[in-house]
Amino acid sequence: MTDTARGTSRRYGTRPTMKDVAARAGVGLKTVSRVVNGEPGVTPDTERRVQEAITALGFRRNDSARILRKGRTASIGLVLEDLADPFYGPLNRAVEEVARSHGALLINGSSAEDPSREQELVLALCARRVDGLVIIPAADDHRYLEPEITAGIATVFVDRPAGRIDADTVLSDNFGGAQDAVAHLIAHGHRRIGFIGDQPRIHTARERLRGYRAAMAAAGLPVDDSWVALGSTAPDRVRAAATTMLDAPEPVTALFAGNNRVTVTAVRVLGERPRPVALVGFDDFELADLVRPAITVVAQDPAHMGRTAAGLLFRRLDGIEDPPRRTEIPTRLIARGSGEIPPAED
Amino acid sequence: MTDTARGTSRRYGTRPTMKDVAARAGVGLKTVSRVVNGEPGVTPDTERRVQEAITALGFRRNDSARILRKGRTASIGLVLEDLADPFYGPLNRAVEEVARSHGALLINGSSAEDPSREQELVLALCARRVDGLVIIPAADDHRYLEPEITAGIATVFVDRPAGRIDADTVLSDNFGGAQDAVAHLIAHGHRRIGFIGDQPRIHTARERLRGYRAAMAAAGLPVDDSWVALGSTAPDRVRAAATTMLDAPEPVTALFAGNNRVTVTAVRVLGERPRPVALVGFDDFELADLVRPAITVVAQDPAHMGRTAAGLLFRRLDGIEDPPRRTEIPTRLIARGSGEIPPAED
DNA sequence: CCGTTGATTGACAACGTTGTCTAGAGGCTA
DNA sequence: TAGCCTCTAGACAACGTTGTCAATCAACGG
Repeated sequence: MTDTARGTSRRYGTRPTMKDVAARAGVGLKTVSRVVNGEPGVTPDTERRVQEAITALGFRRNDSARILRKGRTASIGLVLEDLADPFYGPLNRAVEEVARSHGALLINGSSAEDPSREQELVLALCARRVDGLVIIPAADDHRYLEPEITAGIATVFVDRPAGRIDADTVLSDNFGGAQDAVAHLIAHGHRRIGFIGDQPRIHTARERLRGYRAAMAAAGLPVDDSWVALGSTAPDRVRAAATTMLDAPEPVTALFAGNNRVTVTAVRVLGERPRPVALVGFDDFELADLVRPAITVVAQDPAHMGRTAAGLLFRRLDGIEDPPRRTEIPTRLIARGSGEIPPAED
Repeated sequence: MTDTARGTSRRYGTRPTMKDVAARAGVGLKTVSRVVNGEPGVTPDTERRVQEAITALGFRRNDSARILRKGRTASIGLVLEDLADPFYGPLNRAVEEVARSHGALLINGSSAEDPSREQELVLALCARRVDGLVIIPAADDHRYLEPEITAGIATVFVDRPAGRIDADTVLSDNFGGAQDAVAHLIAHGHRRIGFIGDQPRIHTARERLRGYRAAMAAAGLPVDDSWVALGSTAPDRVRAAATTMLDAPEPVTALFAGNNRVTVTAVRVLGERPRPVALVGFDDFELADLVRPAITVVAQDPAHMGRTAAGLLFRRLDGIEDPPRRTEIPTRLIARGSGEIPPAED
């Protein structure tokens, strides 16, 4: 026991390697490798001896070395915008589920809506040689990814399209969903409808605005500039925008909220006002049905988006090389009441 | 160009290595390494040549090799129970934020409340040689982690304690929070209070039950067996439990919901009943203030828990070797109205 | 009894990086 | 000018694994 401590006892902070296991079991290195990986060509007796050594030493294969040797990491990266946003929970979960079913681990991080942080994170993942990436982009120029994609890292964009490169993309039907939402309000008698959305640099915000305008145009309704407010989704900003629209000389009689965060603030603002105002929100949220009035929404399906994206990714990893495709996941209007409030008489 | 394609052009699926960069720049391997890592001892001219070669080839350091060589992965693992549960969003985010500030990546996965899946996931992370682990345990025996901890993988448990091993732990004050919740109901005149909680094998469920009993005992109130229902948090089960308690000959006049999921279902059930019933929930949720009546809750602070856990973890990684410590994060009763409904007259 | 076959096993190189060590160039002092 | 020091640069081994290949051995057919 005085010679080499490894192979007999464990030192804190030092892990046994296959070499140690081999020494202890009195076999060759490659035999240990075979046992660890369940490869054939090992007699039951040898296998038992190796297994004993493994247990005795507390050996665990070092995947870093394995990855280096094999070239594949069996891990994929997920870059999203805010881990705390409820929209991403189911999406995250769906991606993880698919990854798991393919035996891959998920490495993730959030960009906090900051393009440079997105790039930093993505490149760190590439340096780790993840096999593929699912990205909810914060940036609008992804040419920095070109060398990585050329090098074989599969990449799928979700929720927003990639900027200046061609890649697989999974989006919600933002345009159609917004149209439905606004058409719903129009069908219930509204003529002056406000739209409060996210910053215009964000693709979804632009598409939803386009849907809003299309629905208004289809009904032959004019859109006053003061009815459209794009910008941060911070409560203050949303509150201010809503108040302005509702206190105008010719106030809007209904609001279309461009996303989750906006809807929640809108509900708060409307709850404080005496006169009921119709509201439809883009993106569903838990308890939307419990608020009074229950909130009518255009529901997205984040789990479906996640599954689709991860599916697309693993398709690529299996070597399928179609041209990049853009998938749109349909949205669904869920009428719960808040969209059916008729316009107040002037 | 007919000789070696590497070094001059890029082949799909093959990445340039430092060797290729060195060849192209006409320098030694180690010099490239120095430039890539910003080590001193390189003349500006040489550095420029190397940088040019790096850009031209689209080189990116292979972190797998680096990790193998250095022994540290600069990544930590986070194992939680359900990525889609809103409680874990802020926790996840907080852990990621701390990891990021330490230059580490976050690898995560969920156990789906399945002990064997937890173990599988944790060991996969150990094989990756993550530097540390933050675990929200699903299992109640963690001895399988002993060799890993001995080998130097720092480990912190969150939300629930580790089973049969001694390790750093960050918990909510489940007992105290539950006591506060029930005391609040008692203060508003309730004598018959039901408790609907999670499965008894889950530590938090047991602690909250203990708090419930303690508060009742402190007020000198008896607890009927039929007032306590522990089990799955699936809506059906919760609905059934609530209905039984409320339709009993001597019905409970208030409910204490053992977590988030239970509270939401309870709100639905109570909303369908003519006679108002008081309710306090453990764990806050978005929009709890918008439901009518607004829901009184005992709020946990998942972000605080995540920050604390990650902080503890990196403390260990910095080499501090105190005995394991157990930290309790206080809870806060947020009275919003639903807990102040007085008991109905019989 | 010998050559052949098949199964088991291990020696060795390689994956791409970094730490160590040494070589060489150039400048300084005595 | 010899001797020394500093600075830059590269050769080489090592990290722990897996793929390739060759060696050994028992069994078997002729």
